[in-house]
Amino acid sequence: MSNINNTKQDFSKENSRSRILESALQIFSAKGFEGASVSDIVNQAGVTKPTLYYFFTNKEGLYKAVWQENFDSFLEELKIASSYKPKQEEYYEDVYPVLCNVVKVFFDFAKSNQVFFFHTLSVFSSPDTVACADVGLEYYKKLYTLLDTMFLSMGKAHGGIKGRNFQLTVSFIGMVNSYITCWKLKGDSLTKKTVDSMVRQFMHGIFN
Amino acid sequence: MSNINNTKQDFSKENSRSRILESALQIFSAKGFEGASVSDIVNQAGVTKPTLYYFFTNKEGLYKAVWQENFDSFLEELKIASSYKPKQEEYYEDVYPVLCNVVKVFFDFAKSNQVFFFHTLSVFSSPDTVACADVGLEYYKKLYTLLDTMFLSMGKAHGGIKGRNFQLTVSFIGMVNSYITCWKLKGDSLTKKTVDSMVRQFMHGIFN
DNA sequence: CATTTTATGTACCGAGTGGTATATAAATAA
DNA sequence: TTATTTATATACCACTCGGTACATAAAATG
Repeated sequence: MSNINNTKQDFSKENSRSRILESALQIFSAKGFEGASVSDIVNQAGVTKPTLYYFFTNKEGLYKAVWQENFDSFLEELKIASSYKPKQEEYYEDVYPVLCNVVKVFFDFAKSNQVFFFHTLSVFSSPDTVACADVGLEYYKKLYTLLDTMFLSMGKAHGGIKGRNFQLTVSFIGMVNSYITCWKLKGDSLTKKTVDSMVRQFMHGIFN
Repeated sequence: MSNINNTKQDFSKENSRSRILESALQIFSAKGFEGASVSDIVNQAGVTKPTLYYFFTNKEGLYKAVWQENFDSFLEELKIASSYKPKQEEYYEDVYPVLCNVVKVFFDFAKSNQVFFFHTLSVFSSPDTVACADVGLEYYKKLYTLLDTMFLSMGKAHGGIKGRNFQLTVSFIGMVNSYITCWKLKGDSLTKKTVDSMVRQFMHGIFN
């Protein structure tokens, strides 16, 4: 069937499903799982409830799908960025560039998925008594494991790091998230320079 | 009126009000503002809804009261701990002990108000489109201002810090919260030694 | 004592919630 | 063409939500 006007409107096969996912992403992120209503989501997507329940088993299923759709690619990029090959003789080829890569992936993710990113932060701090917090917590475990592995392999080359991988993982993630929060609050930029400044502070403290 | 059995049961004046506040603290923290239901709160408190609405204007008013009741004292202690008098000639009397004091106040607050503490973290990361997030955000502004003032006065004595107070505020808070999260996840201890280790990492980086 | 204020329970409300029974249109397969 | 699968709408359900009208008990006040 010919598509005469080439506007955004495209009623091809998977269209309802993806429009629902897009609305869900926005509304879940903005209002939280409990604050978001299924009716709002279907209205914004321009469909009706049975359509939503045809594609997703229930509200929780939709929420899970949103995480999968938006967080998996982030983890994938992080996996690549965090692979470490020791080159101790050259500072700028060892720990430093790997951390920069990782920070960059975080910054890019936060920039292109801003609302969802802060939703994930919020979920991560929630106790597991909050409805559906377990969904996000599952993904955060993966993220932690990834960076923990990275610091573990760094520890094999650097005595100062060895054995402290988990602590470093946690404080690293904490600092990155702080920088991103700072950017949100002040409208600061998240440039290459910011990446560098963050990694330096993480590695050498506040007096550098 | 004589109180024959000296159990916890105490139906004196302000008792209903404070029991409601206690239940509200627990349930809001555990389920979030939207996830918490007024019915649950009154049931746990052993009162009925009109009693709750007699003391608090509405759900939001109750939520505000919970923050005021539990966060104000934290800010008060932080104000004291964060006051800085430069003694540059002696490392252990300058920036270092002040940061330790501040971290200790954070740790103590997190330990004695665990569930609520993580609720505050969660709220802080939420977008302001989340119901009642503004309540918590108001308090976080105060917290930021407090530490920002501290780093500002530190900057007057230390060139390496000068002009970066906001960035340091944000990353400091981020790191403290990370350590506390780490403690929650792993059951790590939050001892005097942990305080010291955190401050050192913040000041001198990861290789210390 | 009488009156007012403070505090609390019964019983209920309208609105909105997540979710579905059912019918049917459109596309695909036979 | 017919049968079947896929996708969507109408209309509804039971239930929970935050909140309240009203009566009244208890305490303080005169």
